[in-house]
Amino acid sequence: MKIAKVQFFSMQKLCTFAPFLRKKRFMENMKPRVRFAPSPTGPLHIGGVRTALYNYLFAKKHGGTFLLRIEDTDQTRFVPGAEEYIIEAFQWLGLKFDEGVGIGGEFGPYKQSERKPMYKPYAEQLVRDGWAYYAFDTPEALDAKRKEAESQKKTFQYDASTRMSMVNSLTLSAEETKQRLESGEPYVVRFKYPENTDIHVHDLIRGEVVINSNLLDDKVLYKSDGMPTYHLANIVDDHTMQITHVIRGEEWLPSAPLHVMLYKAFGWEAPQFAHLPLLLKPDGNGKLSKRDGDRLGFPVFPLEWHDSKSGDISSGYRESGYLPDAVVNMLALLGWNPGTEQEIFTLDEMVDLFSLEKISKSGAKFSLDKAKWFNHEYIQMKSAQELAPYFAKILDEKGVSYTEDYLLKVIDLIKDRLNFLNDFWEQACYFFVAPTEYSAQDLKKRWKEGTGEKLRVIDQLLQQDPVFDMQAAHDRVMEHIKANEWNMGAVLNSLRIGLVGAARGPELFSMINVLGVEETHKRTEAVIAAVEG
RNA sequence: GCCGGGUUCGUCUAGUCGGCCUAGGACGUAAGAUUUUCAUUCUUAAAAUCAGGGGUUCGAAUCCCCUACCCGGUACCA
Repeated sequence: MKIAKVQFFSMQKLCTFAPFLRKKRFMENMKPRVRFAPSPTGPLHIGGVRTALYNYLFAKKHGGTFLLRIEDTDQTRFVPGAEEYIIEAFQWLGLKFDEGVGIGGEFGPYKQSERKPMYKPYAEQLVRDGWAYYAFDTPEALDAKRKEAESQKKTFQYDASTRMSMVNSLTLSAEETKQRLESGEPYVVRFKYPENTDIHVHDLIRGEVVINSNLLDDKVLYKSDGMPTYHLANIVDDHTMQITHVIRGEEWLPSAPLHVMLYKAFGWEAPQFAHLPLLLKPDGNGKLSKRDGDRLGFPVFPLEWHDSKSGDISSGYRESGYLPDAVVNMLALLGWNPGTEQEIFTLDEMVDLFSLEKISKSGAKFSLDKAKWFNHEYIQMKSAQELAPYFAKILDEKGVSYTEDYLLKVIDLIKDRLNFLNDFWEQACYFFVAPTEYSAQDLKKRWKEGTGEKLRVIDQLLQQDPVFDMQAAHDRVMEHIKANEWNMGAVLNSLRIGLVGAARGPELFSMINVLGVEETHKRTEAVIAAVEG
């Protein structure tokens, strides 16, 4: 009696604490292993980059592993160069994989096409255990079924209610099935859902999602071309690669029940799931697509992409003058927020603060303005030395000559007017090439009768120091203007127009300081000649 | 159609277990200041009756139900 009571209590205690124990064991022993698993069907979409980023942040936060797996089970959609593109994109973004394609690791190969022989035995195992069956229905036959259902305003579903009227190992005799298989007849393997069963998916972001198996159709697991579908491959790979958390886009939520059932069918412990909200287009609704980028003038891809088939070029963040850190920061905040009022984070800070619970459930609209602001902020944080290489490249392309020292001075002067690295030439060209045209509008506003003569006087004043002294020159010119009661705005802006070509640019004397008095003299004469003949 | 998910300023969001929210921040917008110019920067302002409607409660953006709208899925694509 007494013993029984003790047993009862200890059992209850065990039940109560089981989830806690599991969690504790995970925290202590199991470092998370997460994967980013794109398919090489084209350039990596920015939404994919964000998915990868969240995987990365999660892995690093818990000291785990972040790996890259290439999901190329659909050979008809393979695009040459896509895999290389993906790897290069992450290099640029500064997100390093610990393991996977291009790096290696003890769970390889990491490309599904190279794992091809692995999958068939697993598919067969499911058939043997009654969790799946061979199906011989031709694509045409299935198509006909769907059309027929459609004409009656229904949808055909290959499921418990229909599978017994189709051509498969459930309806065929064992002998005939064997014969068809041996004769090389094309077949697929379909998952056999148990009838009328509620399937629970626990999602780390959304909580419990329940769906009844009657609403699901018997998904193809193994295709007639000898390749697994995504569903089979991702379960087999995630299990054999010991993935602990599957963090992927919301578009996968509807197939999550299948995946949960597959783990059950194999008798494997399922990883934890987290389905991320989608990245939406800035106007209207819907998934952000390549077309939106072209239409609204912002990149949808990290790197520029040249489509070898169509010849189309899609712009990339890198080529558009974004800094990788800015892109990462901006992307991280599109759907995640640590709950503070901080906006700018280093990667390490994000790793430190990251948690899946802080990811929002609803889709986020991409904003070009916010992206621009982030980039501006990141450019300001960089020193002239750090920025110089980007601009040196632009100058080299323009074919102008310059010295390192001169470039650094120019950068210091115009840095805060840059939103993108590519703005450099527009904001700084006059430091390298004298203006050949002058803004008619600005001239009209500033250039008065006798301005040319006044400019010559100022030019003389500027040249008085044996070695140009910015402060002294400034004081001298200002004093002269005041003493003679000149219209300061008119005179100085006219000089500015001569130097820049328009009424814009940094502080006048700083500009003269960088340009030099000799160049200033030349440009002064040039503008007088142009305006007054 | 069916199934699933979502819904706080124009946009990204804060708001974890209901009271400190007369809903906070950022981007963008407007005004002002600084700048002899333009950009930057700074200050201030406008901007969400928390999708709508019912409950529960002394009290709800926060809990429950219904409706609407949006998104995703519905392939031998991933």
